[in-house]
Amino acid sequence: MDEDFLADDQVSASGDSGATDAHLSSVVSEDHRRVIIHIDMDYFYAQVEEILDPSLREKPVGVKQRFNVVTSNYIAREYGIRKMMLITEAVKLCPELVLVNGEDLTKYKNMSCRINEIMHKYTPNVEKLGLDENYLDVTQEIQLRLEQRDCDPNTANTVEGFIYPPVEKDSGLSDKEAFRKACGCGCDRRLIFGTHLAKEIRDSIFRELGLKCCAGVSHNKLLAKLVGSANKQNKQTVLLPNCGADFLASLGSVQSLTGIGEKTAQILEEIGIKTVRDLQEAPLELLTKKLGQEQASRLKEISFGKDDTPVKPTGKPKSVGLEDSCPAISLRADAEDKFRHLLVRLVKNIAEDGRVPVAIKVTVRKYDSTKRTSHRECKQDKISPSFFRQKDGKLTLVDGAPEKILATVMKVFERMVDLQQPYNITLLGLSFFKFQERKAGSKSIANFLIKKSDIEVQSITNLSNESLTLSDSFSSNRSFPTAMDCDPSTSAAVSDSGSMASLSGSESDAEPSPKKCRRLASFLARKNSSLMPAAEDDSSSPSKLRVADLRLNSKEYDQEPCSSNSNHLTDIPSTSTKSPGGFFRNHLSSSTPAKQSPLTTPSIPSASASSTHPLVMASNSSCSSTELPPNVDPEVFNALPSDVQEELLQNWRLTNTASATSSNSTTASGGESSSKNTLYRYFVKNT
DNA sequence: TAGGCTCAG
DNA sequence: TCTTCTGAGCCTA
Repeated sequence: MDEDFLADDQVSASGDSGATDAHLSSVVSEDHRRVIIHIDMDYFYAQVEEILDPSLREKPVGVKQRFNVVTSNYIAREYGIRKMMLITEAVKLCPELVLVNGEDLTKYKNMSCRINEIMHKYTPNVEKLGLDENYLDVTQEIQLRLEQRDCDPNTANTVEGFIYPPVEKDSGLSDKEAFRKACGCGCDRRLIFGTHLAKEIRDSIFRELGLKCCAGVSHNKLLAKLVGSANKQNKQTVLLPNCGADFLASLGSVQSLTGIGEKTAQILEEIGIKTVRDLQEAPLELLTKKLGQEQASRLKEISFGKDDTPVKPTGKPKSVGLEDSCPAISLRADAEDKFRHLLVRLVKNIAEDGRVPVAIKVTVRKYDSTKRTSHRECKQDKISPSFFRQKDGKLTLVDGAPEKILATVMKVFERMVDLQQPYNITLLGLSFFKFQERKAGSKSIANFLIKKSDIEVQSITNLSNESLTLSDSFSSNRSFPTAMDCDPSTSAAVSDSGSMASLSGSESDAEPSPKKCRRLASFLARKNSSLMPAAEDDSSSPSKLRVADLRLNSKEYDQEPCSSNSNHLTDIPSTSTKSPGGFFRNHLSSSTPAKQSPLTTPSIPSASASSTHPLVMASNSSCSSTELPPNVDPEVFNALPSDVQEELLQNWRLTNTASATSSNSTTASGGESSSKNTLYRYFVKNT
């Protein structure tokens, strides 16, 4: 092993953390700490088509969507076929062009998933960029290899792939020497190892899927992506350290930079900035005047190749949508028909997702024939999670739900399009968003404890351990997507905790906002100080959820001014002709219970169904685990951890006693609220 | 928060 | 007459 290798190893292996951090930072410059690989599939859609039909490999292939060729293989490109070229034009250039329909993205999405799986074998830090590009932060993996010296010292001086700028042959420098010359901070070895790893990943993708791809290796995402394009078609390139600014300047137009699109480029041009070099040399004040401080600084930084944005591992999508362009639609019925088809496809698309959307966005593109311009508009509305059910592990719509959703969609459509006036709609789109996790099993209490985040479901088991924070309990408590949510009468009766997500109501958020956390903190503070002395035992352990807290939270939250939002619990599209939320608000403000909604599913009986206090009905004041309050589903109860069971029983005993001794009790722990506020109702057997 | 705009592949 | 379709993030009211 050469001494140079060892010496480098010691520097690099000092890592990004721990006691040696200070040492490292004095050696490896801050900007050069990370090793980022950007991987880009070559002509992705066309390559997938070639894999599905190998006979296409020797032919010019174009993938079409509507009237355009959206991508093509390299053979077709030799004929001058370009992205987004009109089919008519493309066929003129290449009459033998084989056109494959690429409007259904399923096959590309599937392939993208498989690519992703392979990449995850190398690092969990994979960020998707579209279907065919990925960023990988392999800093840790490289570090590990350096520490383990998991590399042949003889190859450690050799870069895999191309170097930008190329090392001149007659310089007599090895790759490593070239790196060392470009930057003496010690980052050279990491990047070289990065090129080896990039090659491994590319080889693996080709071996397993038959896909060819390009890769770029550098210290940040911006440079990794751009340098990867320096040598296309199944090649890879590493950027010499400290060459970022010059490399970017060599790209020419500012639009070459990721993050600068057409609009920004136009704005820059207005102040005489066309090239990356122009941008580098432009006074910051001038940029600030035109674009504002934030964007000016950002553009300035990226022009020099500085980019500290992290590789963010990609999770499930935040929205799933579909849109179709179409010949001008000017009839409501045509639009409805189109939406109906989109809805069917969209539901199919989220079938495997495992999450339930609680909002839908409707998009239209209006064409103005007088101005010959078109513009897009979108509006959204909420949908009930009870429209969905899990069937054979897939999400489907319950009976009647398509009509309900369609009614909502058309209502939103009519908010955007004045049907009394002539109109031309050239595109319609639907998109589901605000997803909630849903656990399988109709009786799973987890379904009623859905956290607002799309990340996880708050398991009932957490009720008994320290991991459930009060904010968890709070948000869980505010988002039970029960069947009652669809019923104005029962929702009104249980609006403390049975609220469905509402778009205008804060309780509907997929992510709780900091504002809400503060609100929670303030009312919890009040609760602990005045409303629930019984909670004192746990006040030192705010992370622990008590069952009593659940009830009290739900009760007291209603007293918060912001809870007015909870009035927009749901909307009944088929019956409402009022503004969004109006229907339900009206019902809530009325003292007359509304009629049972047809949307209600029978999984959870309404609280009002039991007119008697459930704990009063449980006449046995010393109930054992086998003597549960009436209607409690033993299956659900028994599935709980024993300490939770015990806590529930104690709570029931307490409230039972309280209600027995004071039928008019309105104390926080009293029984008055139990019928609708306690967890009890979530144990009630399905009937 | 809703909705528009911009950017990306 | 029309540059597809999909998704994310930022900005503003």
